[in-house]
Amino acid sequence: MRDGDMQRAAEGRREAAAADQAAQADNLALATLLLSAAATLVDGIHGAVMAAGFDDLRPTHGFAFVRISRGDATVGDVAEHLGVTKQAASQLVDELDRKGYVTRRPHPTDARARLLALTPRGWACTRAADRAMADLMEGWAAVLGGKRVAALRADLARVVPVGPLRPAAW
Amino acid sequence: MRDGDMQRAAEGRREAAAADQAAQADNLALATLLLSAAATLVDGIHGAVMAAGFDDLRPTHGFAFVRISRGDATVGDVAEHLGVTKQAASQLVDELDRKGYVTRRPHPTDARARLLALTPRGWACTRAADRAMADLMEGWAAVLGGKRVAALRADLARVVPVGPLRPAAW
DNA sequence: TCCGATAGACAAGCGGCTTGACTAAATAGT
DNA sequence: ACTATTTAGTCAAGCCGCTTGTCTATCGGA
Repeated sequence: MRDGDMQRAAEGRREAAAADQAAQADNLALATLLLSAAATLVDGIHGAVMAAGFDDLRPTHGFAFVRISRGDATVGDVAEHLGVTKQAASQLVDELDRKGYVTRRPHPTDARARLLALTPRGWACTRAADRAMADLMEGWAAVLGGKRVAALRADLARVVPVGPLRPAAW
Repeated sequence: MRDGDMQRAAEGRREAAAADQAAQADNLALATLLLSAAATLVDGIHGAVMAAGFDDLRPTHGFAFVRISRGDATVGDVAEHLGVTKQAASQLVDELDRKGYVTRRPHPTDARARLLALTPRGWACTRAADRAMADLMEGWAAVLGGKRVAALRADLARVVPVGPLRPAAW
């Protein structure tokens, strides 16, 4: 191999390494942004909900509301939705019951199960959370435009498997 | 007000309500996707790292690596980076030290502080994580194309404040 | 040269989740 | 129809990672 070839090969390796490093930095940046985006959403909504007077709840409770508000939810459904054990979901629902956000009614066809439903207070809290989320997204749309926000949603939907809306304990 | 006006007004309200509901569903979908995207990243990288033999670590440790690998990090820096107390960071670093991922050397100019650095094992783990992240992103690019992935990153950067890369305890 | 501020570690406590064990009710098997 | 297995849910105990509280050693400014 001639010297020129070796030089070009070494230069190629340097360029490839530099490109790798740049790509890696981009990847880390995107990962960080996604983490921060999720945290921003959760914190923003939770803060607004607390400011609205529902200050005895944590974000996890809100995740549970998402499932319970859909109707026909049992404790087991909530557990699956959150990606936690039934025991954890049971405690969570018990707490929501004690605090007046959720009621447990007998299941019409299964005497073992209990059907969960939001109380008026639970619905009020849900509306506050929805408002906060809408406000946040309006802010995003004001910066990016509705079209790019929609593109964001569509692109993510293509690459992200929709799993449980869990408390994210990591 | 004539009857026709009232009818039109009522119809307008119905349409507005329907639009609100659709917008709200879109917002919830985007929020869910962002949460799932973050979880997918964290779980994917963590799983790959564990599979690579570093099975005594949790995602939080990886977040700490991000800061420590940058160099010139103290326990306090890690604490700020993770958004936890100095005590928590101290315990975390202590664990990483015991497990052979991090060393604590005396700070050159401040006898109170300790300068943190990754060991060879720590670097190997970091490389494994970087590889896993790159693989994940390659998968995304294969579906969306590199251009849209870049657009994703750019758009998020415009609306998301870069906060601490914290353990996300919610 | 003090004296408040800072870096870090030690100790105790707590909150939220897990595993384990149990009851009651539904479903399957024969 | 009767038993055996599965399933919904709760009670209890334990664990893990973080927090608050306290302390020492060191830094830096008046």
